[in-house]
Amino acid sequence: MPGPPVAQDTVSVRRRDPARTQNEILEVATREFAERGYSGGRVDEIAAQTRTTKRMIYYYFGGKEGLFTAVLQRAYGRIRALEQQVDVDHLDPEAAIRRVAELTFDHHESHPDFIRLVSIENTHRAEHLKKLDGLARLNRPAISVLEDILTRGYQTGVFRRNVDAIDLHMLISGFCVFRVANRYTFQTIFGRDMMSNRLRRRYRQLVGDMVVSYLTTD
Amino acid sequence: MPGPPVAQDTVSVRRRDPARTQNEILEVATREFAERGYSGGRVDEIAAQTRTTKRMIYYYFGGKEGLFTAVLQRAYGRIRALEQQVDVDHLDPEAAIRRVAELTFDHHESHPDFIRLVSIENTHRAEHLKKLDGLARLNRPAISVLEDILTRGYQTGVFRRNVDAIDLHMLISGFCVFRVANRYTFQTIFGRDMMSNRLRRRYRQLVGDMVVSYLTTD
Amino acid sequence: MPGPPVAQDTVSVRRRDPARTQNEILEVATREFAERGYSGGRVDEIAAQTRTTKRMIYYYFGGKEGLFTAVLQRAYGRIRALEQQVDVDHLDPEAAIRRVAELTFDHHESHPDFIRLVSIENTHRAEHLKKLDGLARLNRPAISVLEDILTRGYQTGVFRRNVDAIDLHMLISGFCVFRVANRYTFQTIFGRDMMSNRLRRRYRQLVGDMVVSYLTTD
Amino acid sequence: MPGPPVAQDTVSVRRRDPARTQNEILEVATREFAERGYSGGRVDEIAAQTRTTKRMIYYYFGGKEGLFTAVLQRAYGRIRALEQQVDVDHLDPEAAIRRVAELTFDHHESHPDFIRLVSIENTHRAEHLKKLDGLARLNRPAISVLEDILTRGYQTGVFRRNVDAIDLHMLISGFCVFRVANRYTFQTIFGRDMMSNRLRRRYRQLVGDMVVSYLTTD
DNA sequence: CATGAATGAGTTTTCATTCAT
DNA sequence: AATGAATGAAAACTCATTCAT
Repeated sequence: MPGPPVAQDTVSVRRRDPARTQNEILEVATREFAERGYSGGRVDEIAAQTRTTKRMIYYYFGGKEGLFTAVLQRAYGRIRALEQQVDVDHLDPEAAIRRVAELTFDHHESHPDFIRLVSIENTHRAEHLKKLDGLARLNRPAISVLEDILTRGYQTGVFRRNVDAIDLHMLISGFCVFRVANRYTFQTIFGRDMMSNRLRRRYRQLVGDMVVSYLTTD
Repeated sequence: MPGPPVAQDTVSVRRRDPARTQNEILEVATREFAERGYSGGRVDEIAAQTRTTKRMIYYYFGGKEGLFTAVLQRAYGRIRALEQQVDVDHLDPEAAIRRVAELTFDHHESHPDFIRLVSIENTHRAEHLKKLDGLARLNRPAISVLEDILTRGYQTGVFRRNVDAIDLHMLISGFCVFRVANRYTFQTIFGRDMMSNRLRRRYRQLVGDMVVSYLTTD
Repeated sequence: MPGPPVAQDTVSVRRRDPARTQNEILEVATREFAERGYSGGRVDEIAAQTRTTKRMIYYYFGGKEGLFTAVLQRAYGRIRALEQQVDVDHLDPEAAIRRVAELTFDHHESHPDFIRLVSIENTHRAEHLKKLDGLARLNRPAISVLEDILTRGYQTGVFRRNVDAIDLHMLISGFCVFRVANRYTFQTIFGRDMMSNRLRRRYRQLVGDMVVSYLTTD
Repeated sequence: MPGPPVAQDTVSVRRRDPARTQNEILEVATREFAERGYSGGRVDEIAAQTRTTKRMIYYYFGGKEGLFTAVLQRAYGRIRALEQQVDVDHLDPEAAIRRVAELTFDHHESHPDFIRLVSIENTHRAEHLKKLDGLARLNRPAISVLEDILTRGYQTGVFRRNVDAIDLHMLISGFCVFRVANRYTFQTIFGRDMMSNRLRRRYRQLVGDMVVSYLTTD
């Protein structure tokens, strides 16, 4: 692990790179807050897991609240970037909506920390997220993707039920988020781990079936 | 402090009624923890809103953790009592499942504190709920109600898709819980309050439609 | 566990025997205080290990301090009773003093709780023991036994050094008490357990040798 | 303590001198714990007697237990330093062992707080001391000094009894520690203050006589 | 005599934040 | 830009003791 020449490198990298320092803090803070919640998260603990000191947290983020807000901003920014990559124009409406459902499913599957942060922020009535108008308040691209699909579906006649795009988003997210966010109490009560490997394929299929059934029925 | 005759009753009950004391503590604690989370909840604050003192919280519940666990136990006990009152045997399968969806919807609608506690407990990976095997680990009656409906639906042929009762429960709960639990971030991002009075009827209809569509499609 | 006839017996023994109740409290309290010290001992803990309740401790002993004092009184009373049984008149002075040393050794060996209480009480500058004039302040019989032996030893000429009986008591007790009382720090520092079975005989011999050497030398 | 110009020094040193801060805490804590025991000692009280705050105790020592452990470490470190200064090589074996006995006597005489701490720690079964392997578990130098003296004594023939160095240490310490540690109960029972000025010389002589008698007898 | 409930005052511990360098 | 030291306010928890029945 050590080795003479690397040491110097470590030192040179360690200092004077504000963006890097901030990023490291955010990374650690994301883990800490996702793990223990906003109230349960410890500034000391975050600082201890960083190469910098506590003072830097205050220097860059103003305090615990600013740090948590920045963590949320970063987390939402990342999923937004992912959403923008969704491309289902080449698929027919039914395949497209199924694809969106599965992508949502996959995304929540692979970002449990994000879901945890969202749960936590809801516990706080979104008081931190509300401050982030620039990024977050913009209508999320996910909705316009859904609108496109719906429009196409009605045109081709495969979708027979008139559905609002945001409601459709609720339907998909509701299932996918519930599976991740309520995993632990659900398992405790029903003895079933909704996130188990064994069941993943089944639930991925289910969410697509559910939304297609809903849209194609009247 | 007292008043002539009624006061006496109040005073005499005021002390030496352990069940009442415990219940009062639990009531206040439920509000506090639902509002501020486990870490954010304050034992002092709970005690202050009670006729007893902080000491009694430790006397009866051992500490903050024991109190939170007792709050969960009580909360789960209550919904279970409600669930047991569901009677849909007289309805045809489609009407029955729609009724269950609507009752679930109504229940989450009217118990946001319970949903908050569940979110919070999931944040803690259900570590407190796990200790409550007696009550909570029992298979919830909701599932057998669903099983009955499914069986009847297959027999009459209205339900064409083969669905697991627990999965069906996920489908219903996912939507209803999402609407309550993620209300705040959802509103911040999409500008829509899923819990608004204006939309309640629409979503109550939606959850029934969704589940019926799903079950009656193949 | 239940069983009709036994229950009655348990009940009848459990109640209405003040001396027995007090004794039970003292027994438990002795263990608790010897184990955790006066400050570290818990009234709650003592009550919990008793068939009676905390209230009885206050009823019979007035409080924690009174209880501790009573524990000391009982403990000192017991060793005094033991001391009074020492009979070395039939032994020649050297054998007699060796016998007293060995009896002291044996006594401390078999009453570590008493030694612990004495250490604890010294930590408190004997403030509780001081209140017990009746029993404790009386010159302890151990001294007169020693005086007799010394007198005989000088008469027969075997004891050549003029020694005060209390000093002689110090010499014997110093060694025997140290071995029990300082066992733990001694073992931690020197790696030797002065109380081990292996070494008991050796130290029992040593204390006799030491005191005889001292008395027979000039 | 100092003179004029130093005053400024006192002020400037007041802050940002961790070693000094820690030392001051340890000094006060030593008094408090020696006086009232571990359970009886109060963190608040210690902080109040310091220029710093209670918070610093937790900052530097982690908690009450860490502080007590640090107090023990410091106390043992000090006596060890003293022991290492003992130089009896120039004295003949008998004079040397008498000198060691007297130095031990003097040391315990002048460090009653240390003896109290040791008693207290034994009450706790040395649980704190055990954690301090580095310093404490090393064989104490006192033993090698004794071994040297014994070896010389056997060579010159003045010591006729074969004695283990650690046992010899027990003999000396037993008497010296007993005199300090059991002073209060001893005085209460026998009416004699073993620590009185009047008797100091006598007991200092006695411990030397005792050990010499023992070693020179067979 | 007996007992579960209750309590005030303390006691340890924690935490976000700021200071001096 | 960075850092170890420092801190006040608050939070959890404890304990001997008393009360009402």
